[in-house]
Amino acid sequence: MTDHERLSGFLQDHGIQPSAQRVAIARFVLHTDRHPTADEVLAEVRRDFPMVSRATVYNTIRLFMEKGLLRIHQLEGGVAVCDANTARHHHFIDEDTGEIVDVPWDAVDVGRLDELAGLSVDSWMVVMRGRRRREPPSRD
Amino acid sequence: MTDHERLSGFLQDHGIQPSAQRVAIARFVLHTDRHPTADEVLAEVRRDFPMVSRATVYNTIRLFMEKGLLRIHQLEGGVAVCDANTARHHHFIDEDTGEIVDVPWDAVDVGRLDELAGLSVDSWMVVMRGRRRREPPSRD
DNA sequence: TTCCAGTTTTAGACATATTCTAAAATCAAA
DNA sequence: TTTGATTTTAGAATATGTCTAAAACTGGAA
Repeated sequence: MTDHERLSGFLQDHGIQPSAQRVAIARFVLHTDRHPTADEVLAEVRRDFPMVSRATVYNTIRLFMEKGLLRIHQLEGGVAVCDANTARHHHFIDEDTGEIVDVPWDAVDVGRLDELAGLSVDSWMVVMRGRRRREPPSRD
Repeated sequence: MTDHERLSGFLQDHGIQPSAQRVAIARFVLHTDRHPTADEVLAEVRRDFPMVSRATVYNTIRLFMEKGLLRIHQLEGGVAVCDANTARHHHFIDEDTGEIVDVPWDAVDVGRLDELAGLSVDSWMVVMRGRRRREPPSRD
């Protein structure tokens, strides 16, 4: 079973009619943790599929979001980014590079959210800002 | 001492040369908790000061931010909003109305942020989504 | 006061991100 | 096949925000 067939089946299982463009877009956007913008998705998909249009990328990203395959976040600089990690998690933004990093749900303790007078909280996320630590020089 | 004089002095104290436009913008944007967008600031300021230009509003909001009088957040729908609450706090977004509500820093417990491998966290904020609770009918 | 240099404001051009539109291409089912 | 619905497309339209260059204004020096 080819990669293409597997992805086609996956899209169908989520109520999405597969097409060559949708599979090409899914192949990238559903398997990256780089939080790409729509234009980054377009650029990446065009490497293998040069004829895909910008409108199709926007349409497909929205379709994937409506079907629950990804989320769209507005965290930085007026640009929407795709996040194929649909499990609950937090986000860290590197203020030097703009890079967005997923932070596991259990890595942070959040408490007392139910006691907010007048607000009924359905979901939440911690947005952290800072800098990625330089890796200590490896010793191999 | 007029309101205008008081605001002029406040701006000067923060290294900002006062002007009629800057005072008019400050009067609104530094005293609201409505998290207005730039265009909402423009509309509001024009009610009293019809000649103010869009460019001046954008310039002034940026100036106020650089001088630490407000922050700019991108929380929803690709629009930047002004937040004159410069103390640490969290945000609640009403998913029905888009309304943004400040949540006091101490109303939420957040812990264990320092233990994130490879990430040096300088600041953080909890972003909550849900619905404002309907006020129970008052009994007066 | 009047002048001047620096600052502020302005309209409109530009840039960027996203959505819309209407026509062409493609597809699935009969 | 044909057909009718779906998908894709280029480009127009919209929205938010920045830039530019000229005009207006300001505070101090003369």
